[in-house]
Amino acid sequence: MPELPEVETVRRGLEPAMAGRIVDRVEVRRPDLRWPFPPRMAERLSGARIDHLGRRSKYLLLTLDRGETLIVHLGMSGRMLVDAAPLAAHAHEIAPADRHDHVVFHMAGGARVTFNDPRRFGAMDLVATAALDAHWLLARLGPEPLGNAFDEDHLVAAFRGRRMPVKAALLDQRIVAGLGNIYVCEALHRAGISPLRKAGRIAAHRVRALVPAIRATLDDAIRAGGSSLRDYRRADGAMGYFQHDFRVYGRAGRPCPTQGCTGTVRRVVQSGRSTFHCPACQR
DNA sequence: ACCAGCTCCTGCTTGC
DNA sequence: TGCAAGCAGGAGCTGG
Repeated sequence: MPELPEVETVRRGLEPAMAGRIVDRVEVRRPDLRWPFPPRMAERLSGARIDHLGRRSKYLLLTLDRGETLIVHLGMSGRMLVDAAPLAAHAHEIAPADRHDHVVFHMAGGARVTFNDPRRFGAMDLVATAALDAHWLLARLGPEPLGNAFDEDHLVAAFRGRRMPVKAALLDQRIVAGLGNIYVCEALHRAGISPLRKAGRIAAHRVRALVPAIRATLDDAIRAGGSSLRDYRRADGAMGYFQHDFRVYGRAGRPCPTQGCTGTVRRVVQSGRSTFHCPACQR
């Protein structure tokens, strides 16, 4: 579900409630998500101050004052929802826990942040901040697509000799980190490149054009607060609205939005996942 | 080394 | 209306 723009939107939404603030208490309501929670997670978080709320790829990074960092991944259906501090007189009106509310952060001052994840593909781990970059979930990630390390030369080099479809190459988090099914489809359409084409067989100048296409797609999506299809919500519970700006994703059978193109958007399946593209203007 | 397919889990939509 | 199949934004693992 959440790709880079959604995770970045959640991160920004969590900042007022969490950044620089103390975690009073953490409720852990089940033993695991995708993997078991780290040992004594609740105790290790309780009383800590969150010095910084960061993001790497699709991972939220909560840096604590105790030398540890909490890594949070939302998987396909994860949410981090903020409840403002309830008034004491109305404390009984706090919404009852949903059965998929797996972890609840009770912040000093009364705000609550709830991690909810029906499909439980999400994950949390708590690790020494000094060793964060070496963590197995983060160590092999490629460059951030909105950062300086991601540029035209990097992508050309990463694609060289690759026989996999460019769609699969862009989903490979080692090549570029943070893209998922939606934004790969959208960026390839913006760049006029067929998702079916082998990554190593695209002319260099066209690979280079993919870099600004990816950046613009992600920038626009972040500006719109991400894409809400079914599960994703911002930290305040509101929906993103970039789904209204999709050019191809989920739009099979509709006219291609490219200026002057008379093609029709098609859905095909690549390595078991839906790909949306215009066969007329994506070559 | 590379790459396609399977898998984890729940819930919503679609078709008979 | 009921029920089963199909599908979903991620990504690690297996095996060819």
